[in-house]
Amino acid sequence: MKDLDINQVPAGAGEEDWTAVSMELEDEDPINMNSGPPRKKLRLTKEQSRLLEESFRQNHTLNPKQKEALAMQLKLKARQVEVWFQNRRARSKLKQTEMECEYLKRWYGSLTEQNRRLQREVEELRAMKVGPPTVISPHTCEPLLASTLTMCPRCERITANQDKGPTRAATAANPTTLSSKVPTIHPRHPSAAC
DNA sequence: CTTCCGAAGCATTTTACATCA
DNA sequence: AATGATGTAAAATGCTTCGGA
Repeated sequence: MKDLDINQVPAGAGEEDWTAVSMELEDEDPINMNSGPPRKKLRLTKEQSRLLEESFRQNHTLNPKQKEALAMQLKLKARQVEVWFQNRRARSKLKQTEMECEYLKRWYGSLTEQNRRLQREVEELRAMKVGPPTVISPHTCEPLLASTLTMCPRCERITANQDKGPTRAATAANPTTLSSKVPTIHPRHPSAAC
């Protein structure tokens, strides 16, 4: 039933009223063979669908000339071709959205799993007996007790300012304080330049 | 620069039909 | 075989955007 060309327009039939054409075909239509109301909605034939799909693959939108030509070729109204392309674009977009949704679901799943692993790792590390925190000296490459480190004067000033909560006026009055300084290496953040 | 208008596309909804339990 | 539920695709409707007058 699916594959029947129930809307096949006979050669020479006008396209002004496809519903009427459809009604004329009642005798050809197994559904309406005996009685019942005429078909009110077009079903595209396999060949029409194939051509439309082919055209859609080449271009997702049609200019008026292309639309007219395609309609003529398919023995459909330009409006019907237009509607078909509209619906086809919508289906295409829906499919794309569904694929993106699946991708995001998988990504979410893998992130959740990664998060679980990291949480476990944190728990394991916390459970371990560890000594006081140490850092690796950038100069000697030896571990240093963090408590023995001192802060460089600039970092100290920054920290102090953060504690005080710098006013907008102070910041505005001296906007180049940080950026104009020559970069220095510090034991507590050896890889970073202040 | 602003306003108006028509064309085109898109989102949403309705409708007709097909299929399946 | 009949029927209701459901899915799908064609078509209708209303809104937005854009370009030209």
